[in-house]
Amino acid sequence: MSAYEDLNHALKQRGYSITRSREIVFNTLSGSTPLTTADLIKRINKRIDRVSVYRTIKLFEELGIIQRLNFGFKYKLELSDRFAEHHHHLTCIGCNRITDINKKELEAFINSIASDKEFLPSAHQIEIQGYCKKCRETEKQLNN
Amino acid sequence: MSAYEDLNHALKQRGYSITRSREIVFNTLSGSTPLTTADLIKRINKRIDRVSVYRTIKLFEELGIIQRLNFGFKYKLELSDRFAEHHHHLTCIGCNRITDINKKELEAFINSIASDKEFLPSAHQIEIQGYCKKCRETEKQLNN
DNA sequence: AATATTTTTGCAAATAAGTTGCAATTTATG
DNA sequence: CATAAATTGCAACTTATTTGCAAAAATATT
Repeated sequence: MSAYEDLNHALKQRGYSITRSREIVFNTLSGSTPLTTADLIKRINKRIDRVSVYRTIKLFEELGIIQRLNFGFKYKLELSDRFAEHHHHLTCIGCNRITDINKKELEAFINSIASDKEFLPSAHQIEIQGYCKKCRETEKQLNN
Repeated sequence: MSAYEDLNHALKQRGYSITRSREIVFNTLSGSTPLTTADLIKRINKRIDRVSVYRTIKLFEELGIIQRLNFGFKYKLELSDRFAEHHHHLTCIGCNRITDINKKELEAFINSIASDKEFLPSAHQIEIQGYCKKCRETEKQLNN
């Protein structure tokens, strides 16, 4: 099944129509590197209304047709290392608790990227979401 | 030197005054996990004007007092794995070219996080910026 | 295929996030 | 403590996103 047929199927299966708007959004994303909403709207350039692009994004997300590289925020602020140390985070979806990613493991990863690609990293942003030990245990109990 | 004295020093050194606004922003960020602008404004809650918070953020960034966990975008959109594979990216600051992060290395990293913290990852966002081989070579030439 | 029904679209207007101009206030300096 | 320079708050603006509603398009029915 082609990606396009897949789209039709995904829409029909859940009772949604196949429309010009939806095809345009799909085709614009297809074969592109990830796009911001602004870029997507720019590329679609008046062929369909801005509002419909937003609505299509929302629908496609619900149907699992697209996914967001989702930071949920444009940026977060923190004091620089000189004033307090900079970390990357694990966020528990269960209890919203935030812990730091182990520095050694992170460094090993960044180094492996560097050597592999002959790429010299100068900055990185890493966020991981999941379930902490406590929440996994609670959930287990809930499911029994 | 305490973080607070450090702040005074960093400001004075570059000819900026020490003001109530700047102290409040600093203290609010100090000892907090990273905050979005909205959260920061909410916590400061009318003690100083929204606009001044924005201006202080801008100044602190220029002075290297704060740093952004900077995605530069709230989210980017891409087709789900069912329609096209989902990757994480290396962005070259020199030529803006985007390449994918090696999947094996990424998985190894995610697994190491999982075992270490007893944390079960369900999603992650990773972006790395730096210089590709070509741009490093070009830059070398430019510096000679 | 023509019409009825349901879904989707575009437009106008609302809300939210961030920026700019300017007069009033605060901070630094002699 | 008076003056000059820097900083703040307010109002107004821009940009991003959302919502209500009538018109248009897609689907189902005959």
